[in-house]
Amino acid sequence: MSGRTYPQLALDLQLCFPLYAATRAVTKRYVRLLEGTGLTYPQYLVMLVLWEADEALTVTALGQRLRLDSGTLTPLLKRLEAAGHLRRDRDPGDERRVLVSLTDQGRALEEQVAGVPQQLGASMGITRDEALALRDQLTELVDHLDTADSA
Amino acid sequence: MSGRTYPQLALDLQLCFPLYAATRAVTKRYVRLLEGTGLTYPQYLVMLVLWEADEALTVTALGQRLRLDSGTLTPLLKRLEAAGHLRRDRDPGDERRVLVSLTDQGRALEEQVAGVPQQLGASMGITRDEALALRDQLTELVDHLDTADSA
DNA sequence: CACAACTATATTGCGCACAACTTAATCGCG
DNA sequence: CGCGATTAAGTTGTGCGCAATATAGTTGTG
Repeated sequence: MSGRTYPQLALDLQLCFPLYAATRAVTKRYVRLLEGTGLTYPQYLVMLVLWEADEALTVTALGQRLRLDSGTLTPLLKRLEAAGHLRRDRDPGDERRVLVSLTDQGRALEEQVAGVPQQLGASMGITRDEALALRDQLTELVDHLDTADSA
Repeated sequence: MSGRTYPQLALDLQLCFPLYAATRAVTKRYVRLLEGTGLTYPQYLVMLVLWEADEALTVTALGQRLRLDSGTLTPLLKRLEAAGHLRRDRDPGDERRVLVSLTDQGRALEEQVAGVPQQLGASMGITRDEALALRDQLTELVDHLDTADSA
């Protein structure tokens, strides 16, 4: 590769590819850990937000938290509703809004996945401190890219 | 949030969400930078591999490099072929294989995107050293998750 | 040479992501 | 109040990712 015209285009030298590959590798782990719950990885993220909020959220509020739009969330929420984990009800006070709230079954699921973060951490091959440092760097990166997006 | 039952499930405390969000945020940047080439982000990655190899590659070889399977690559390669960036020819020596090679147009595209890594780096809001450190940590993570996958 | 095992690619089906657009409800201003 | 502007969610269409399966070609063994 020593003589190539544009060395900056080398796959392994760019940040983009490791990021892309890491996300897919981690997601695959989640799929395995979530087997038995019937949840996909994005569905698990939605459930995390609902468990954390512990109250009904609008589709927009969910979207802001996960940085997803209604085009992604609406069908995903319908699948979670069909699975019995949540309800989708129009807000009587503002019929434009849909309030997403957990069912008892959805709440009960939390206990079932409580071990997932620890299991994932154990299989990642990095120390807890490395994981935390990585998390913080990525959070910072996201924040910067998102604020710069508005400009 | 102080009283919640499973604090380890907090969205921001897990590595998974920042990783997922960062990948999508970076990918969106690429889409903008690749406007005008007609390439999507995964298509850009395929082109990077082909430019780097500078010879015909089989679908399997491409897949090993990008960690993608034929179910993803076959339709993607057909789109790149339809766009005129590459050719897909059966290997005469082994008719099971498909050799993917650049067209002149595909080779010419390299010059057009030569500035992309630098432009992306500039818009990421982190220093070059931070980006390199992040890249290395992610690469290590991927390597570990992949080797552990076989077990 | 026959034929089972293996390999390479393609196909199918599903679930995201996301852009662009539509529909319906609410708001705000004159 | 009337009505255009805004907001919220849903719909449509495209392109991944990936599991599962199908198809076709090759290899190894007797």
